[in-house]
Amino acid sequence: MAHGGKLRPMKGIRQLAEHLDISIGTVSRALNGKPDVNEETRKRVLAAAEQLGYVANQSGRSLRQGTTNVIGLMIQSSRETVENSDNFFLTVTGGLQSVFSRHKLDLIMLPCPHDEDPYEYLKRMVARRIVDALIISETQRVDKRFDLLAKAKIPFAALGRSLSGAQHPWADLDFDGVANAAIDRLIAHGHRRIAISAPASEINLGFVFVEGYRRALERHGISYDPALVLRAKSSEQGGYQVGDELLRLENRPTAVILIYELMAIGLYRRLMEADVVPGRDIAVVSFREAPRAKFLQPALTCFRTSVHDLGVELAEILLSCMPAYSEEYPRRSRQTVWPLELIPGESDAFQLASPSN
Amino acid sequence: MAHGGKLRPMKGIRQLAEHLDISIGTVSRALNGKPDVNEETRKRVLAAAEQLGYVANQSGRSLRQGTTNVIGLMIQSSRETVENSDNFFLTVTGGLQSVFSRHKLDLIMLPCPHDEDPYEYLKRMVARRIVDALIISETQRVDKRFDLLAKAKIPFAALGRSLSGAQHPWADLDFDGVANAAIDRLIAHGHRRIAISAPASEINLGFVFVEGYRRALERHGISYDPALVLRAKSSEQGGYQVGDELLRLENRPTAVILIYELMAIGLYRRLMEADVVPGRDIAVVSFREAPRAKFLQPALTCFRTSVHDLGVELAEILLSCMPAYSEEYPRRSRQTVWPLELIPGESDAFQLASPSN
DNA sequence: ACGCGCTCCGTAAACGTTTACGATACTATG
DNA sequence: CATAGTATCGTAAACGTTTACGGAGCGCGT
Repeated sequence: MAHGGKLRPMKGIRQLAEHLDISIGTVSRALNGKPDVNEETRKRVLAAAEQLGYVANQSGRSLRQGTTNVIGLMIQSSRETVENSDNFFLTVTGGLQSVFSRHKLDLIMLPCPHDEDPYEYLKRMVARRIVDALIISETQRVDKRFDLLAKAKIPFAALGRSLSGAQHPWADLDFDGVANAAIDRLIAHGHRRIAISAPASEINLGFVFVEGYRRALERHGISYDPALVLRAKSSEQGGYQVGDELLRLENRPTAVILIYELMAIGLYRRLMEADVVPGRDIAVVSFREAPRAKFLQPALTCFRTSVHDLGVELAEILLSCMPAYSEEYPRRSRQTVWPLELIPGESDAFQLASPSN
Repeated sequence: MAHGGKLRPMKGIRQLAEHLDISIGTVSRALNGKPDVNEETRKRVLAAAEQLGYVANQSGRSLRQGTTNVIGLMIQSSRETVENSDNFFLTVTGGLQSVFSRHKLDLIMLPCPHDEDPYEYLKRMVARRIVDALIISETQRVDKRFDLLAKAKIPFAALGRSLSGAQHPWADLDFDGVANAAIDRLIAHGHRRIAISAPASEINLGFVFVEGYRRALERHGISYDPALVLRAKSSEQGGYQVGDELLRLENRPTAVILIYELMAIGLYRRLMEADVVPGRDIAVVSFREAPRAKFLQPALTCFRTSVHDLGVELAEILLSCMPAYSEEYPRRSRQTVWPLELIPGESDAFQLASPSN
């Protein structure tokens, strides 16, 4: 018992140093892989640390080197995007971590409470210096958080575009590209009057989606009709509501584009109730594939992508913004439009007999 | 420009003190609401802090007072429970935060990467002292994490029971109670041969569920038949698989209990394919309600609860374990079995004509 | 013998807070 | 007026690390 208890939990690097009869500085250097330390003593130190279960206190380390080795992912637990998007965020998280873990960076999720203003929440998190860099999600059309982060000079990237973030790093699903491809496909099948669903909130993806839709239509010489933009939540209930509005429209559209495949479940139900058969009486194409909707009949034409890989891309964008890693992740562009792949189904696999307008 | 730039981001409490021509100690006391500081100077300090956007550096504060004011919620992003459980964790998070925020405690989520051992991950997080207390979820039947946390003497609570956690704080959904109630109800409707679904993994809820089922059966004098325990994922696909196995069983059960309502979507589909009509040819009762399954026909008999309130309960349990808050949250018991309420549907609303065995 | 470079290690300062302690000025009380 | 008490504030130590700096020991070439 010369050097104190051997198996008690460690108090700090000081105790570890005393236990080894080595100076505290050398211990620190040994643990951190610094060059000027004898290989044999390094082994001794590592062994002792392992045995005594010593791990550096993060507060002390952060205070000294001004870095935490933690990356934050802010999410808003109450937004409908989270509520209805399967395990989208957890899948992205997986992709992020697969990159970060290579650099011993830990990812933590920062869930903004329902009743707190996201801007104020983020401000608090930034000021506390609990993370080295930040990822924000669910970007609004105008989103003050971009200014906040830029002013705070903390590296960040966004999952989703924003008008406010035009100059800043982001990765986003290719909403407008999908709208474009969907329109092309539907028009090739003879459709001219095509409705689209979009969320009612200020979240930017809805705007991007509808904008792509509008441009694609005009490219085909079809004028944009705001009445065909059906606002609804990205859920089954939302899909049901879209069906409702669709049936109520005069000069009913012959096709509809959904922003989330889950909506198709509700949409199909509503249409069936009115004896309107998807894939025969009306064409349905949907944005991002949801495994939950795989059982639908007729099979839905939709767009698929690897959300995990989107996380990887976003992580690399963020690292390219962090001075400590930027040379390891050189990039031409820090703004990525993430592609999706068309999965043809039966829900739009018919040629329209007579033009509808 | 006497006191330096006024609107530059603050470097620390020292600059704030210089700016105010007040000692650094007084500033700290003023900000932290300590008693011995003049009310007028306190106002000045708060105003200046607000104006200059000063917020205490968390590392410095944590280092000094040994506390971080952060609570961690560990989740495993790859487990099927997360994958298939709607927004269960985010809803629990909401409940947790509604309690924690009253005490200026922030909640962060700690997602254990797919390829990392949860035990090692937790060990790292604990050692780093980044959180004051921890909540673990997805408890396994035997779960070493309980020992780890107990030895580390860090306050914790679990979302879910475990054999290893028998003596430790937890809150869990009433799986066995539901199995019990389901059996009672089905037997009252004349059923004797009743199947049940459970996850195949080592996660403890499956064991608890099946155990409740077994005891309920034996209470009614029906012997437990392991062949009627159908292992499957808690997803639509899992439900489809359950349907498959159900149809293959000789002396087919007349009723089935699901562990998650989402499974019913796949189950219904498989049964329909075989012209077996739920609610007429076979009774279906399900554990926790999923909003996604609300469109099913016939409506599913299921059990509902407020997951948000479960989060509140779990937060209060945890706070009762933290010395700084324990007197504010006195408790008789730190183990809560969270009740669910029966929502009768049409899926089991028929009396069995002739006994099946 | 001298100087130089190299390897390895110890010392101490610094990071930004909080807080125990003591100092000061003022008020009340006798 | 003396003293005690109170309100308010400043000083400095402490939290656990990392790291710049310098020093000791050694080998080697001249």
